[in-house]
Amino acid sequence: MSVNYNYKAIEQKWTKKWAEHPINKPDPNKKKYYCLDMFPYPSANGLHVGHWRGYVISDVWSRYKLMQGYYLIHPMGWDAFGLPAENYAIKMGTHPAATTKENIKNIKRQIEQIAAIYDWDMEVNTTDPAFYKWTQWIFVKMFKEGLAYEKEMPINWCPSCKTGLANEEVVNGCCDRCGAPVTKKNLKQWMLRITKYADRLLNDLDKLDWPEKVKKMQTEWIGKSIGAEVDFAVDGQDASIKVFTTRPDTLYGATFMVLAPEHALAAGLATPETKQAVDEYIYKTSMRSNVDRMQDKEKTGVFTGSYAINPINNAKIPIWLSDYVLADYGTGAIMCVPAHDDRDFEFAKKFDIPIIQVIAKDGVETELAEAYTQPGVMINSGEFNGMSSEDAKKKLPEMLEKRGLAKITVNFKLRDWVFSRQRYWGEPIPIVHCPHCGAVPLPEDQLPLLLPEVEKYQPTGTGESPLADIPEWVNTTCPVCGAPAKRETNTMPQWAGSSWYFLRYIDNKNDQELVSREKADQYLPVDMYIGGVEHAVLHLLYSRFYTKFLYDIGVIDFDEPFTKLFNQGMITGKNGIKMSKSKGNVVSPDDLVENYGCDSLRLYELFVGPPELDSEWDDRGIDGVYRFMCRFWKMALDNLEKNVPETPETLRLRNKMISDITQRLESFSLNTVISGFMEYNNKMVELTKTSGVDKETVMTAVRLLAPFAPHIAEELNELYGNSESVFAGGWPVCDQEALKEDSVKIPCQVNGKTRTVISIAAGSDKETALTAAKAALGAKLSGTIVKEIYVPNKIINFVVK
RNA sequence: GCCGCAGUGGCGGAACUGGCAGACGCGCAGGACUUAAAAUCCUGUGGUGGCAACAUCGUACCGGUUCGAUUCCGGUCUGCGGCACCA
Repeated sequence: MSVNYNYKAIEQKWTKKWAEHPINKPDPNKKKYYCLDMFPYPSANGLHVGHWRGYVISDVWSRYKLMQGYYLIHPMGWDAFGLPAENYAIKMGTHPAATTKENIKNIKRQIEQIAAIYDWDMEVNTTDPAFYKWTQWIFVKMFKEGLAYEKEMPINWCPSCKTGLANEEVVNGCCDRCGAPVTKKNLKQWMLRITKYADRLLNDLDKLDWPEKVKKMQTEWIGKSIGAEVDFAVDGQDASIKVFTTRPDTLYGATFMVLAPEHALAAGLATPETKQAVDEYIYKTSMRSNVDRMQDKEKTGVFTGSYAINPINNAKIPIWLSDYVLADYGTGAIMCVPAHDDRDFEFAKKFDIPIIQVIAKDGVETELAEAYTQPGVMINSGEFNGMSSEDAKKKLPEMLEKRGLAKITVNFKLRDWVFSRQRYWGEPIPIVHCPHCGAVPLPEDQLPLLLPEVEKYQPTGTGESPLADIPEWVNTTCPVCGAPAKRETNTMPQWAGSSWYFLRYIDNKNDQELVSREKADQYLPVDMYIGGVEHAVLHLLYSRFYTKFLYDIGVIDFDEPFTKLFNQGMITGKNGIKMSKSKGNVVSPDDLVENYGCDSLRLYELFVGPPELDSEWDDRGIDGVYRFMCRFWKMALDNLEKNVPETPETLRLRNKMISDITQRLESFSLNTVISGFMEYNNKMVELTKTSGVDKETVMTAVRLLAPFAPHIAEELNELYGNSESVFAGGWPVCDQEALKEDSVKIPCQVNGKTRTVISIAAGSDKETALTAAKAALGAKLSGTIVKEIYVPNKIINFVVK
């Protein structure tokens, strides 16, 4: 008998059945499991096979958890605000709201083809006023807690997107979105005080089950360093300059000081003789772009003409300006110890500044060809001579601190988050600027503040949002004093909604609260988060910050949003080239679903390579999994007809299969799960030709396959006479007893080379095994045996001379 | 420059704590079925030598530890990713 595997009919049938009888329902007796995908922004290009893979991975994991008896939370939504949606709408000459709606429709259709068990009742959309009401609410709360504040300062500006950017959005000096070089622009901005959470964001990484890579990226991004701030008086002026250093132990070796050209005191330090050169250098630096400055290898600088006094020994050291000192890190000024810092050494050599060694390997001063950056013994350091530099690192600042000359401090690379965008398609910032009361947040009962419908929403490029052009919207009254006032016209960045959306799914219709505390306690946090690594220091950092804030104000009772994180690799085109419309190498899942079926594509998405690595897509490989599906189908039907009893062989096969597949699935080795199915199917196909396979063993294979290929599994489950869904049947459990083998095959080696394989009783003692091996090897074992190695159930090796 | 990850047949990849390298699949070759083709099924498939059983080399490269190394250690090369004057 051979009935063809009609995937179309089967898949249609079960799509309908699942819609009528959901297989995942809330149940107070079940533990929850929250498996989350990074929600997509509804791009007009639709999904390609790479997006598909992420959703397949999370669906497989979800269905596995479902079969293990959890109540599953597996929602999906739309990250629909932001530049990509707006840029696309501008290009097409349409309104972002209209195109967004259109794109969501298309992508939702594509996502439904995956047959993932998303709970669409939980759907959220960041552009829905009922959703962004709460995005605004969080902002108001932050404002009231002093975490949102306004500041005028030079910020990263993308001239192409015509908007300010956060530090996290600048990659190698270019806009993360469009690749244009980023410039600086002085703008009054809304900022979020994420730096207040720097220590917690750093320390709490320890409790997360995340890839080390992502933790490391966040650690480096937060960039904590412990050191000291030391005051240097300016010689002959009533001023002092604070420097930050992580090497206070080298203080005696400071021979000059360098200020960032942007430093507030920079221009004032110039003498009549140096004024022209100093002004010129400051001006030149201000004109250079970040990219320029970063590519600079050769050090430049100018002497101000002024001197600073080293507080430890009253040495007079020259003050220079140089752009290798960053204005926005530390204090914007450094003390320079050329003997023990590579950059200072290079600078001192170039400008012929003295070099004083204060740490030496064995306490003996040597000629330095380069900076000595290792620890050692203090020299030329007054009372500290002879001390180890490690000790001096602690003692020296302590002594200075006592005298009021220094302060032990901590510095972070993390900067506060530039939170305003000069664009239309984002959440309006719910603030009113009143001439009497200043910046006033909208009362919570006036939220959401709706984004007005406008004709002209193109960015202006002037540093003002297009909303500034709508007087009837801008002009309002102050919520506090009632005087005429103006609305804030900037909008929030793309990341605002995505920083907390995962909290909203479980209570998405609540118009009283962001999320009810009861539901939050019951269903949160996220147990497994699946998505690409590209958000390591953006979305994943911002979400942690928001979660900690909402924890602090009592909205939720946990302070880390994502317990476990899995980063899936990218699917690329040929030669590892990223799929993109412009490269013309985008593979759409639509045709593949049509021609091979959803189940086959699901399997192939996983079979193509290890889920955590990038994989090149090759259409041809899908034939292989399709053939497997047909063979599996036929094998199952043949054995249904045969209806043979279980044998010791099939019993062991069944349990080995359960053990193997479960182990591989648990370790997220999904590509080898699929090859495992193929291996076991090949064995069952062979058995089918002879004694046959009992129904329980075939059904076990069907259950194991269910999370991967849900349609065919449901159909076979039904054909095998089960009236309940295969997902209600539970995950098969391995009987360890049945795994035990009576005999094992052991390779016999001579000098490490396998010469034959013997079959002996499992767990044989050494003598029995070696005797059997010697007999089997016969003449192949010649010479004097020097050593005999026997690893039970593994290997036998004779070393001969 | 610093820090990660990776390098295995024609290709994608497998090998759990060191124990038969190349599972599984693609592709290719030969065969069966067919008037023929497609589909399907069977057989073979790392290199070299041999009719063969078998031998020998082989996991980027050089060296080390070990009875035994794709796996551990040291060094080199290549590719990818992150950070990049952070004082």
